[in-house]
Amino acid sequence: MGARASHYKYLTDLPPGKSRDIYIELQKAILSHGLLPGVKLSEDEVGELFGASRTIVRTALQALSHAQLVTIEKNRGAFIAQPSIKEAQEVFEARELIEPRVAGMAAKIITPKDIQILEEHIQAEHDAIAAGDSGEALSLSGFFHVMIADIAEHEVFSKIVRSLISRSSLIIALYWKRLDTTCESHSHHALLDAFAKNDVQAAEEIMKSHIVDLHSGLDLKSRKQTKQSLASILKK
Amino acid sequence: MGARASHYKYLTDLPPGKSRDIYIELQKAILSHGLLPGVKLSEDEVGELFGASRTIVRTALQALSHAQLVTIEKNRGAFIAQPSIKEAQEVFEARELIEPRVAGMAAKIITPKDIQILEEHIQAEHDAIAAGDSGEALSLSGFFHVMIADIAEHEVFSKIVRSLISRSSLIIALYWKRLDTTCESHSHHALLDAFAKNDVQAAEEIMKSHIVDLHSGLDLKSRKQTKQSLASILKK
DNA sequence: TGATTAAAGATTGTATACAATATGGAATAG
DNA sequence: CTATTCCATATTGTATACAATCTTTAATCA
Repeated sequence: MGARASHYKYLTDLPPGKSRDIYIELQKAILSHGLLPGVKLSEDEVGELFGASRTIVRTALQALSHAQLVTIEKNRGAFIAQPSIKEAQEVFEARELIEPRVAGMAAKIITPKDIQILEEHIQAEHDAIAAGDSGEALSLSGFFHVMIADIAEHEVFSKIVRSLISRSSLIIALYWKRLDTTCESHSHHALLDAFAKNDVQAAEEIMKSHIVDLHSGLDLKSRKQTKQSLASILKK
Repeated sequence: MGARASHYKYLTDLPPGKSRDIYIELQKAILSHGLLPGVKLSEDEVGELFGASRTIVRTALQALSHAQLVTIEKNRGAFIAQPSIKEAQEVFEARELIEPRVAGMAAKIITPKDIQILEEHIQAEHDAIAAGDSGEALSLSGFFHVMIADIAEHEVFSKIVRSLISRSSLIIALYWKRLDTTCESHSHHALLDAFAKNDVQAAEEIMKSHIVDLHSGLDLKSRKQTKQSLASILKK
């Protein structure tokens, strides 16, 4: 669906196999707002879609639940998570603390090749916006942050960032108030400049203000209504 | 096993039920070094111990694997995780960033009742040390940090801290080099003083240096050998 | 004796059947 | 017409049987 080849990788703890495939496909759909908060993921339905037994589907759903992308209610089933206002606030507070540090670490050890990959990624973001594919654009802009965490070569922070970014996607689906979705590009470019100079402090500051800016784009008073009937939007 | 009633709670995402019980019991055993890194957790064996079917056991083991306390190897089974030297380093770097912030947040809003509970908890640590139960003492000193995160009333940070503390327990099992296990008490007391004065900055600084101190107690060159045959050490 | 191979056993991976619970609709009473 | 109860249906929870894979043991050959 993206206009260019992707350099980022979807990740999960799951071992290779059908459960992992299902996890990744559902995650993709969630991050690109193909599946919106509140949507039910019936085991039979998901199994039907992917040609897998309930055993396999349950493994994937439980993993998504541990990643907080899905909420499992006893005897009722799995639903795309609907982060509360407080959780939204907290996720962005955590990002404001952690991601600047990670960006600084990346700035220290980033290579020209890394920078080139990031540039291409930003270009892909532009392309997606130009193509009117806002879901893909959102997904890509999230992955930009994950890629930085990977460059920093710190797996513990990287996993935490991945988790926070994923949850941010749900939060944006529920609470985003701005009309412009293109707000990201400027900060991402500025960050690249700091990276090119290996300027740790600048990278930290830019990342911090970027996340504060994202945070301020949320309307944390009212929650959007999300209905959407089913999970028929799972095309590759 | 503790000399006093516990104010802390073991937590998991799992819904109430046998899987949750097994998760919590295994977690307890891991955090108190009853189960050491590398030990195999056979599904049949665990199921036998708890009178549960493999289905239930697998749910618990998968949850522990997502918490990174257990490693699942395809077709080989589940083992208590053995954090690498790099992972150990990273976990403590993450703690050095996050926990001081959390301690500062707690200092802002802590109540006299909270402080009293923390005092009692420290006393329980002392009792465990006096009783020579170093496993329990270690477990309690970890929970002290989790309790602070809970006092800060920030669920996102709290979950991250819980995860880091749990993994620290495995790291300590593999890399701890000091002879004295009582090193903790002083810092914990100092932290309480800062809390009593609602001194945010002092709380941050004490927590930071406390974790740096813990970090320096690790020997991150060689990994201890851990054998231990089986999981027969699961008494309440 | 040592190494290699082969077969037997044990353990995990997956599908499915059945049980428990929740959901939605129909029938009845007010 | 509204509200309530009860039943039929659908969905999740759990146990178990079977398949796939790995491990161990024993036998064979150099």
